[in-house]
Amino acid sequence: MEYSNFFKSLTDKEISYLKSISKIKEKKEGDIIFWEGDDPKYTFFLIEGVVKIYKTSNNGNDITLNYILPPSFIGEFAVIKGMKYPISAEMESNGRLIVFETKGLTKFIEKNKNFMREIIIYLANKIEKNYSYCEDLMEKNAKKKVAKFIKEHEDLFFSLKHTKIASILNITPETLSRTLRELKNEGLIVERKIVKINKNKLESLLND
Amino acid sequence: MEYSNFFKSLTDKEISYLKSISKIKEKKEGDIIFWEGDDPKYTFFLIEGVVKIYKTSNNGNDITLNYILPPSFIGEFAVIKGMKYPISAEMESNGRLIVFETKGLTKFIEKNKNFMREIIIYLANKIEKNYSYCEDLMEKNAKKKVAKFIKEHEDLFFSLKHTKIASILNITPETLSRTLRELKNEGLIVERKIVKINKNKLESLLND
DNA sequence: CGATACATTGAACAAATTCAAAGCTGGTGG
DNA sequence: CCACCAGCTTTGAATTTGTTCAATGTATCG
Repeated sequence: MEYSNFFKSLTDKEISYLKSISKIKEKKEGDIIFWEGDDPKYTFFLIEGVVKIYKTSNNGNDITLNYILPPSFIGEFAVIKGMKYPISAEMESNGRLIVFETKGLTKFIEKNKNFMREIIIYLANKIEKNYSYCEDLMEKNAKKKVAKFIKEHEDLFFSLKHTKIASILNITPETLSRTLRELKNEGLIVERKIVKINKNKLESLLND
Repeated sequence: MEYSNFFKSLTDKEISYLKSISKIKEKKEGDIIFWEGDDPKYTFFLIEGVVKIYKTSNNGNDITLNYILPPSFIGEFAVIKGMKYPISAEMESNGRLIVFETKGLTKFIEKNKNFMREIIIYLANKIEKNYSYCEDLMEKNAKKKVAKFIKEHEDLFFSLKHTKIASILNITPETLSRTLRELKNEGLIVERKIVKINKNKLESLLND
């Protein structure tokens, strides 16, 4: 809610300018934020929920390229480059966005050196996150892939549907299901009434 | 060679400052640019050749996270964040780098708004490239993966060794070899004395 | 002429996908 | 309150695809 939590280098006056060129919007699972090909007239900043970035291939299959967790801009690179979004973005869960008018935002960045610095660091962070996401993608072993996801995103593991998790991991729901069964059989995940996680065993699987 | 080709927003004076805090270095295939864990005392800018970004997993296997083509910084995000490099970088071919003293460079960026703007756009570009690289990673079908690589990097396809290409694509050399044979059999690649590419068929494979 | 590094091939194997079917679960309407 | 439907999840069997490992080819460079 509080813009100042996300944009730390800004003065009250600057924050209130940002508020004047933006709105907070509630979104539901499945809502589209933008489609591939849209003009970046608006710039989106995720403050709550999970967003999937994807491309639709020629045969109609969606390929998940990334998923975004708050706080984060969505598709900021297209905004900066002034190009149409080359990707689509969809809510994977309910959530909230700040929707900026791109024109006002870019004008603001242009004028404000502190904010430029903040943006540079923000972009560097994003690049780092993308590398670590790539690292996860490169893992071909489904068991490790799932274990990693649970370790890094315990909250999402419990809140997202299995189909969504599978899509994030680029595996089939069937594989996810079978993998979870294995993890349970091996005691990496304990299922009572409630599913629990055995962090030690998880850790040691990832360390071999 | 000419710094002004890479850093377009800068004046002659600024360029000569950059020259004063950097050196151009020749590199050979296999040379390490930095290791995971190194301090980013120097900042590297690739002007010729191909660089592989990778992590070494606990069991000793290298996982290629990205490959970098000139002109581009290498591991700039760690420099900006002031963290140790979380990845390693290695030359996949002979090439040339500009090696900056990080301190001088960051001081310069800090002072120069035009350059900050240039850096922001540069970082946005990098993020975009990383997405498209992810898209390639996501392709699980080796035939399409190789076809895409040939289409997008015809030059690299002819200049890099097959082991290097395989490592970039995260497949085994054996799979690459078999895949190329298939592509030849199917006429997507024509081999006379010289290997040629049938762009139409390549294109239509990617379009299904 | 080796020698060394790179490339290809074959066979066995491992792992995920596909497709079809069956199980669950939560919500709706009678 | 029960019956039924829709959406998700799980299971099984067959199949596909890439990997592994070992062996054989091939080329280039002293």
